[in-house]
Amino acid sequence: MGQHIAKKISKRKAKKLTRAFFGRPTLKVARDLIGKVLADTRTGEKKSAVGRFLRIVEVEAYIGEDDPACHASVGPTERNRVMYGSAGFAYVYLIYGMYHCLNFVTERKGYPAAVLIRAGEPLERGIQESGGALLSRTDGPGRLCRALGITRSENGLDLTGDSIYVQDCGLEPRKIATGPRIGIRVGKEKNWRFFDPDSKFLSKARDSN
DNA sequence: ACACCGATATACT
DNA sequence: GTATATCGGTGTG
Repeated sequence: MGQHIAKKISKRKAKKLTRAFFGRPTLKVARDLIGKVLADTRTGEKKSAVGRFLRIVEVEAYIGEDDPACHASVGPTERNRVMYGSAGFAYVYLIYGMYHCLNFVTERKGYPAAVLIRAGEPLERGIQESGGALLSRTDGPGRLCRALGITRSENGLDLTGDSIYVQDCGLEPRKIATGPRIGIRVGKEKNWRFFDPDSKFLSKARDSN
């Protein structure tokens, strides 16, 4: 099945998402991202441990200064600067001192919002390094970034370029579910988490809030 | 199964 | 000084 999908991706059926896709209301972008394919074509030091293609299965929306869980709730700072910029760029930050989280900036320039990529399923096998199984897991925002080798040096990267981008490969989910965002203490009443309930690669909702 | 805890850095009060 | 859009491990039932 992985082979079949990989073939599907390599055909010109795959269409790269444009800046116009990201520059829309964040909830629409978040929902539409489920089933899209995150492609990472970097080589060398930045080579992914899980292959170049991940089908996105879980995301969360963070919208504006009025969303208490959004990093922009405190107004513009050095960390959240990219969220205030144009749509279609990567917002990457370090959390808990050891993990990175990958977001796609949405909406118009000046309005801070983004979609957090929480989980994806690998569509081809990557080169497993020693101790590989653990390092190549992609069912969680921190694990996903670790598996792909995404760090703050990717903060501000243009997702419409040729390095890391997103494709529509016709892998629409059978169903899309929603629920509260995970791991936050404020803004829990909003059901801004979107996921493919049929996926086996969803992040583990722990104790949560 | 669930509960708790430490790691480890940065941003913000 | 405190909180954090996390994770891996250990302890208990």
